[in-house]
Amino acid sequence: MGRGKIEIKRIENSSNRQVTYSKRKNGILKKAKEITVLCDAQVSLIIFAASGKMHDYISPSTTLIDILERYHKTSGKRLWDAKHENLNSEIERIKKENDGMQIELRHLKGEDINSLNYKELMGLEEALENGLQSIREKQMEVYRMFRRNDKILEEENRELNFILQQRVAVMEGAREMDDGFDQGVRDFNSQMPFAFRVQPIQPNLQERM
Amino acid sequence: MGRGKIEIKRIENSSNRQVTYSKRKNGILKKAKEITVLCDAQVSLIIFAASGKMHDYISPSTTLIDILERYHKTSGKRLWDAKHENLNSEIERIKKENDGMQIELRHLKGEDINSLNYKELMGLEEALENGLQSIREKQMEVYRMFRRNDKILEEENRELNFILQQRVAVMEGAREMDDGFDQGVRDFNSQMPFAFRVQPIQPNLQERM
DNA sequence: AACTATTTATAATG
DNA sequence: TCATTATAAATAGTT
Repeated sequence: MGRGKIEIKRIENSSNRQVTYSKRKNGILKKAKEITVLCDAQVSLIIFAASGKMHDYISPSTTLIDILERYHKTSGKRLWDAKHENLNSEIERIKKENDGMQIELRHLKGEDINSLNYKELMGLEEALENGLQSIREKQMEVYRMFRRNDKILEEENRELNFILQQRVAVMEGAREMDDGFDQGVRDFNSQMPFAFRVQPIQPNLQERM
Repeated sequence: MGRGKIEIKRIENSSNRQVTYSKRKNGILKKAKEITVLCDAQVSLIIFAASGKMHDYISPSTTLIDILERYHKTSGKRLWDAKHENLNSEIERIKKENDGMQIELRHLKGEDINSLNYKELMGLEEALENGLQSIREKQMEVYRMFRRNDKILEEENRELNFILQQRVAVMEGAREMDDGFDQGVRDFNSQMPFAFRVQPIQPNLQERM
């Protein structure tokens, strides 16, 4: 249907091919619409040009999903089902893992242990004892950290008290000839060695409490 | 394109409609094949007749799945994604649950506890102690069951020995006039009270060991 | 993008 | 349902 008959084979001339694509694409879309209306058919037509451009027509009485569902039922061919099944089996797998852990957790908490035999009970006991030991070691460690920190703070306190007393003594002596207390306090920090200034030591410690 | 022009509207005559469907279906399928070959296009065409009969054409250089994937990317329209997203979010949910339990398990086993604060350590300790107590109570229970069973068995043994001795004595006395030992042994069970016959007591017990 | 000669599709008919 | 055919529609090549 044109000035000359053409063979149905790839059109080598690129621009001819593109023009023909455009014309025929319109033609086929029109046909799809027509058969939909004329014959109560339901059509899903998706066309990709070599360029990647897409055109589609879905009969308005339906949806692509619906057509695909029917396609799937009718043809028996799998479409998205492969993915679907993968996800489902993954869910199964994880759920099993989950159940296993849940049971283990319960057992460790001493629940649902009626079905366990003596050997299993012994294993559990050992696991619990090990856990308890680790926990207590950790607690000990934290406790020691506290104590160490306390000591350091006490030491600091002592030093600060000492320096403060010194300052007070100096100020008492200087009160008669100077303009008072304020100046002295303002200078307090700048004259103190850095290590003794009041600031949190091991600042992360309290976050763990 | 026919003997007469027709309006594009539903063909009311059912058999005409069916005939037209058949003809146009063939026409559109042919067109789809042609554009595929002529223009390097990729076509997915699915047609459902009102009767439910399906016809389809997918360009041989591709698959329906591939086309749908590209359709999805290009159009942004969701297809099967809704279902997939549900499954995916379920997977996410379960995985999170999983991770939480995994951490709890590790903690109970005394692993990865560096990040815990003192309060959490105390909580863990308590949980472990409770678990340990339950386990030990259970062990005790099993132990008592053993002992009880042992006692019963011992008692039985004693009874059996007693009866056996009696039998032996009777047989010794009867040896002269009777035809021997065999008969006596064969009667052994039938003459013994049911409660003392040799059979497993608390038959489930050994399954638990 | 429009035109048109020609092919192709198909509506009506047998 | 099938084949035929007159005609509408599509489109290849052209401008």
